[in-house]
Amino acid sequence: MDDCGETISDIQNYLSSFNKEIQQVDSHISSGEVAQVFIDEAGRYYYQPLEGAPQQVVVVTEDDEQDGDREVEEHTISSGDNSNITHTVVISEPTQSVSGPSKRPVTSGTADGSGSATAAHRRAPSSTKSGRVSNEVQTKDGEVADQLNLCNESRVITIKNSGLMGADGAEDDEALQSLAGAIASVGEDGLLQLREGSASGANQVILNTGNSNQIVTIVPSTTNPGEMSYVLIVEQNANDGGGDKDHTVYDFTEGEDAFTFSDDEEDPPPRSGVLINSNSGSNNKQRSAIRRSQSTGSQAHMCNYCNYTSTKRYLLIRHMRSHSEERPHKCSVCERGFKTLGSLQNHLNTHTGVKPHRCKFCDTGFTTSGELVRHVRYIHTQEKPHKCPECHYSSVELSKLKRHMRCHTGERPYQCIHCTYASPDTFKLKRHLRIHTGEKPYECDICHARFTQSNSLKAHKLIHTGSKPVYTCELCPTTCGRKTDLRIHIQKLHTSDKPIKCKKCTKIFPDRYTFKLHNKTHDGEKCFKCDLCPYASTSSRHLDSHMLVHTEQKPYRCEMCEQSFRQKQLLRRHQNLYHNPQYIPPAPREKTQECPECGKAFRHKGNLIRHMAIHDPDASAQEKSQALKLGRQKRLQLINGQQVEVYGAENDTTEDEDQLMSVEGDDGNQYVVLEVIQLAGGEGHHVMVGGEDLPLHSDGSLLPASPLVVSQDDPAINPTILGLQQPLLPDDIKKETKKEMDTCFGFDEDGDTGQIHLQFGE
DNA sequence: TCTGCTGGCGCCCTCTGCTGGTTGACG
DNA sequence: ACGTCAACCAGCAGAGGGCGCCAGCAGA
Ligand SMILES: [Zn+2]
Ligand SMILES: [Zn+2]
Ligand SMILES: [Zn+2]
Ligand SMILES: [Zn+2]
Ligand SMILES: [Zn+2]
Repeated sequence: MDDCGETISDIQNYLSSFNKEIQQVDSHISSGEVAQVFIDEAGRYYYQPLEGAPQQVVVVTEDDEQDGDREVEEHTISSGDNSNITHTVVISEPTQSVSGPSKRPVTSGTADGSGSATAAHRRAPSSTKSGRVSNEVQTKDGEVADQLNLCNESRVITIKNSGLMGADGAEDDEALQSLAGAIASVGEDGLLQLREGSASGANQVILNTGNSNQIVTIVPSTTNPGEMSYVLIVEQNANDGGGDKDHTVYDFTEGEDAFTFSDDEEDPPPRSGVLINSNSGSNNKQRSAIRRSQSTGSQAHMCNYCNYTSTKRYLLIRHMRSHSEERPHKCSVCERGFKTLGSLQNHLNTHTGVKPHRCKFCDTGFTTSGELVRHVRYIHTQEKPHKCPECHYSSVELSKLKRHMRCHTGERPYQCIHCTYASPDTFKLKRHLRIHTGEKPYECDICHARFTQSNSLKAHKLIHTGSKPVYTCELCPTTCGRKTDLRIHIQKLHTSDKPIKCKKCTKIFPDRYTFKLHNKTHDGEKCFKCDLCPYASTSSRHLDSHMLVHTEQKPYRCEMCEQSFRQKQLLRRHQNLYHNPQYIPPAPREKTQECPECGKAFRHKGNLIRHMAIHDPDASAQEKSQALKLGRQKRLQLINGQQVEVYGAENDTTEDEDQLMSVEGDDGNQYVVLEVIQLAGGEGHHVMVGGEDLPLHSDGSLLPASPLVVSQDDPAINPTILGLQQPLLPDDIKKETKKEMDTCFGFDEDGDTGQIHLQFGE
């Protein structure tokens, strides 16, 4: 078999075809390993490295002859991208110790295979460099706990170890905080469960439950009554025949007749998976998690749970307490236990409120000196020792730098269970979760509106206080209540990809703001001119409507009689008059508009203004009036494709408000004038006749270019056309503009549903 | 064994900025 | 009446600051 490049599944397949014992030897890596080894009811080991690094797996074939003679094969698991795959190897139970009498499997002989490799599959965390993640693996993974459903106290119990021989320094240090030793507990029901914690030191109880030399150290749980913690402590083997590999070896602190491993047969190193066996054997041996560097002989004492190394054995022993969950120092107030007296004292201070460390700058008190130092750095000196290598960020605390680095790496370890959002830190995930739970912790004390974020409430409260900040645009007088809105304002009004051209005069402007400013100078100008006739309007919409005349479109169709109209309001008026029996036209209003010159009264201001022209000494006003008068008599009509000038009867209605302004069609009927527009160039006027827009010469005649198309059978128009028998109803006519002259024909002020407007000059 | 110091983890906060819906003015 | 526009506003995520609390190291 190849000794390199195999995948885990290769090895698994291979192993499944034999009854093999497998041991993990990690000769290539000396750091960053986290693994789990556990065993099922059938006595099968499951080895699960949690980090994808090149690993050598030693396969020891079953010793059928029971003579201790085994075949050994090595398999190197390819590194590749296996950081994201699950490394689960089924290890068949050895029947003998690899070297010597021990390592007898603890199986009760029930090789029913209930704990299959598949069942043992677990997804390795994407990053085992995070102590937090690893911690979750060991404490929160119900799947593993289920698989460890051992109902016999004499089971092999091997759960976890962490040994982060930090090549990566700080990150591994972080992991060390969490990966503290082997962890398991057995409840009263005999179920083995993963549980956070570890044990070592003098208080541990040695339990030899197996017939092998594997020892389980039991630490009675003080926090979970009815459960016991089983912790194996492995010591480095001094007899390891290292060969040319830098293997971890194990010492035995008690007894050495068992658990002697060759290079190729050694147990999974504690740092990558602690193996614990317990059965009814007679070899009670404690394997401490202390190993000694082979190369340095007895000089260096290394912790097997972490990368701690010391030349002094007592220091290492003291260090080992850090892997214990013992908390001998109890708080008298809250019963909580602490590992050290100092921790207890600090904790007691939190009860008593004693804060011995005072800031010399601001006199703030702190429980510990470290808090004080940190406070001074944050508040007073701004000393930030931790620099980001990729940007200018620096921080007081290393953890802040680590958090910051995630914005460079994009790492988002905290996945929302409800959606795809993943957060770079716990706070943001917690805050995000509120949108799923509906929790809104922040309430406005004035209006009791609730918000998910404190700052949303803060922003909201400004609308009550009236003390809104004002952000003034530097480029115009606009003010905004929020900076972000000012930014949008600037983006929309003061930035433009390309210059903006005024459609009315073709001038060019750099942004929308200056364009709009300029556009106001066109106010009142009839800049929108018809290409086909002299019609002009202040509004492009009016021009669009006008263009229907040329295209002969009537988009508004009555569903009840299938008449069509060019304007919506004409359709509505038609429907009121002909299809709405309930329609009641309002009563005519009083004549309140009185001429100061002659005292004549009018109902509409526009008519008064028009009347005033006769008192105007200015000849032009007179001329205008005269031109209109003439225009009303002279009009053009298209009949069978020929333009025909039509001269209607003299019918001056200017002084008679009771009659609508009208022109006489070629049929002799009177056409009501709905709109009269003076062209911008002064070359003429338009009249709107029954919704038709008719250009007028300055003398009042209809322009030849403008075909007069008046639908005589248009019921919307005929009532007014036919001798004005049914005058336009005020409700049908809307005043659209406030301009005085808009009302000069008296269609203003009445109703609000029509759009017909009459314009005459400006 | 004590003690001071260092440092990590977790929690909560603020500031910031983007996004999209709403609203009122306007043409 | 209707569409457009721009300011208003809530919602929500990114980033960082500050601190409580505790473990662990190392020297005395
Ligand atoms: Zn201070
Ligand atoms: Zn950075
Ligand atoms: Zn979510
Ligand atoms: Zn409020
Ligand atoms: Zn212009």
